[in-house]
Amino acid sequence: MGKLKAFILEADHTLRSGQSGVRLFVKTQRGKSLRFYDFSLEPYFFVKPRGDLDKTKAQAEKLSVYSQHGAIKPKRVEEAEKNWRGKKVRLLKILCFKANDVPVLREELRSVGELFEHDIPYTRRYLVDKRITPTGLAQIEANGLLIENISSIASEKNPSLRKMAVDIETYNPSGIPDALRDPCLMVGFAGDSADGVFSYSKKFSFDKVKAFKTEKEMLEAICGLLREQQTDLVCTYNGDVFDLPYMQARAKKLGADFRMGRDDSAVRSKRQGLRVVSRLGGRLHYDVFPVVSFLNFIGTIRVPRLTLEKVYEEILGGKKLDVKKLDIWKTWDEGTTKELDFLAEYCLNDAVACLRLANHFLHLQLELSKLVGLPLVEVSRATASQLVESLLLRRAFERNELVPNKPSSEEIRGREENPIQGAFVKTPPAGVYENIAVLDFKSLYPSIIISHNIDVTTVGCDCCSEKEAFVSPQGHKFCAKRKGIIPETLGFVLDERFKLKSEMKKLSKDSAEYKALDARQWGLKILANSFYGYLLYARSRWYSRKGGEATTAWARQYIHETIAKAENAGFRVLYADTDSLFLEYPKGGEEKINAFKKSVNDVLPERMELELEDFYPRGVFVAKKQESRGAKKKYALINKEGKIKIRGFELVRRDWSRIARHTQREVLEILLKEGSLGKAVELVRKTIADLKAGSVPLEDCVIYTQLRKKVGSYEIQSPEVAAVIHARKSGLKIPENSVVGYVITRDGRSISEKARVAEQAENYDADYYVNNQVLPAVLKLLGALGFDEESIKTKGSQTSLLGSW
DNA sequence: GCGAGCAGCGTACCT
DNA sequence: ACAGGTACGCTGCTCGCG
Repeated sequence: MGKLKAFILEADHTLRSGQSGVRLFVKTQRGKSLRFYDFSLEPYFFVKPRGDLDKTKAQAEKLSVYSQHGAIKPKRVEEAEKNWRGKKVRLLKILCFKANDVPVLREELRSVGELFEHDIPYTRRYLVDKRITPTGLAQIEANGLLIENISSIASEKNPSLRKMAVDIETYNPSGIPDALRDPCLMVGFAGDSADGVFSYSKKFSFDKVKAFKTEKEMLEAICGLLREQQTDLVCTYNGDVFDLPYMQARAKKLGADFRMGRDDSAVRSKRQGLRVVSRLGGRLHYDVFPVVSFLNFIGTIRVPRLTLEKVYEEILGGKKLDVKKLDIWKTWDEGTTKELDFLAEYCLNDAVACLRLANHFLHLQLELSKLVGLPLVEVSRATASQLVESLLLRRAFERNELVPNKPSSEEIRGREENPIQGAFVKTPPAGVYENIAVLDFKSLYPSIIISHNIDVTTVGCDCCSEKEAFVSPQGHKFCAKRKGIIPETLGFVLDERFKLKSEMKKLSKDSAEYKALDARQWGLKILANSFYGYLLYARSRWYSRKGGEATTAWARQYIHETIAKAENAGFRVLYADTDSLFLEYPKGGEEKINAFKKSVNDVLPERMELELEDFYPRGVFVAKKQESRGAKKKYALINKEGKIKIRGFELVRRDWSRIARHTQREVLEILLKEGSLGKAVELVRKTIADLKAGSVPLEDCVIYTQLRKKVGSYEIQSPEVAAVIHARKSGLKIPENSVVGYVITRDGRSISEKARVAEQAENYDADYYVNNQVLPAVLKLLGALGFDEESIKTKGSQTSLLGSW
């Protein structure tokens, strides 16, 4: 075997005769899975001596720390030079035998100098220093040493991975199953060339079910299946926290031979930061839940509740079988064959949904992996800051720049306690308007950061005069001669995305090539939008308060100037938020808007651009509660194709009941499509009557809220907290930090007293849903048409709206 | 002792 | 565990009134 090209999938830390190395899990282009070992990178960190370099070097070389395993010493000490804040600095590079020696030796050297790059995990260090980008192609030599990475950053190819989605059902008589007591009942699986359900002891007639004698045999069969299918990618939905550790715990209890890893290892569940990650040796565990949760957080997708059911429905438009989770144990104990079949079908259904979701997001994840250089397993669980940091870590190495240290907890607190001034938001006038043009600045913050070279390494440089440098509105100076790492990297991200976009225009939308490029540009968009946040993220290594202040100050300046220009051009500026403006224009005046846009772009810096988002024949802004001026961040628009864009209204919030959201949506649609009340009043009246008659289904009254703190730590007993406390008293298990659904019932005096978790609610308080949900949601919309609450209640035919009052 | 008014808590949204 | 800006419901307190 000479040289070999293979995709690098994962790297683990490993030890051989007291020396750190990595174990690489790779996949050849022909689809063969292989492992390689590389011990050629010594763990290291830097010390910037406070005193004399040579003296400190001699001191470091003599260093020896006694531990129970013998003396820990540096393997070697070298001199090094790195760039730091635009200047070259001399450093000592302390090379170690083992990664674990780094934290020991650095503590001994803390007193003689400033430490750098001492907290970068060894495998990460390895991938950066060896210039290897997972999940890309690399060239490997026969002896197992990796010599070069051959996938360019614009890599085209992806490894072909054999996938298998897995989903379990468990016995749960007390609500939440306990692995020490409650068995795993079924394992559903769905892969490229196999799907079905493994269960045990019961009789099934569903032909996809294979029933083993015991739970132990069932669990062992799953491992056999993965081996037989040569699965590379095990897909789950929250398998990090639930399915994988649960199966492993059951297997341990039952003494099953349970080795899901390709290297016959067990599931390894470890806390990583705030969450648990479950890994499988030699196979990639790809958990779709953190992916969905990340995309929902950054606003790429909008799903109010991240259950597999809801996400599948929202993202892929698929309907899934529904089973009452709390009744699974009953079905198991007493169910007929037909009922057990249904449970199995549901279980398989979950696995299929999981596989489809896994596939749907896989291209994005692979592209992100190649872009930032993190393995798929890490990238799929990464936060926005980790993606940015990973990219910057690589760029810093290429620029021979010292990586800034993580902030201390005092620094973090200081940063958190001192937020900067952010974006400008204009108060809109409440009302219904016709002919609205929405314009926005394309990638406003990124383009400002690039255009003005905003970075922690360029702020307040001493090489530029006041005239040469970029000076922000509040006087922060940024170097104009030496490009900062953030503007440079961000510039690359934006350029790359621009190139892809123009390439995509030449392709047919349903070609595989288009889809591949689309996933890549999506990844680049996510990255571009994450840099500004990272600049001001309290735990950021490249934090820059002045950089953040300058970015928002310039943004405010640009939007204010543009508003003034629009007004001078004769448009009424209805609304503006951060980078967008809403202009009212005369009927048929679309060309005037285009001319205005051009006049703005003519004088903007090269990187910046004002774009037309769309023309809207009608739109509505509502008044603030108890006030006549318009509310910010709440509006609805309808475009020429009849498509409605809604922002901020109760109907987009999960902490409003469906009955209120639904009614508000209907009223809004009537208003936008017809511009009048008529039908809307009728609809509201009917809804109120239904509520009073008790004919509204209870599920339409459920309000969802996440408890973001521990239940015991609340100062105020809000309805959701009271509902959970009540539920726990009656033995219902509700996990901390979960999204709870509750209903306001008739049982109690205050709203909190009346609140019950959805599972326990048996009735609803019609008055509450009329007065506190439906009416507040619709009255403001009706108010936008000139009706205030009083006139609706007292005048003419509108009286009937509240007829039964 | 009681209701009105208000501040502050807390969540979810927008860009 | 990405930023700041914003709306708004609800609780629980204060205050004025009697």
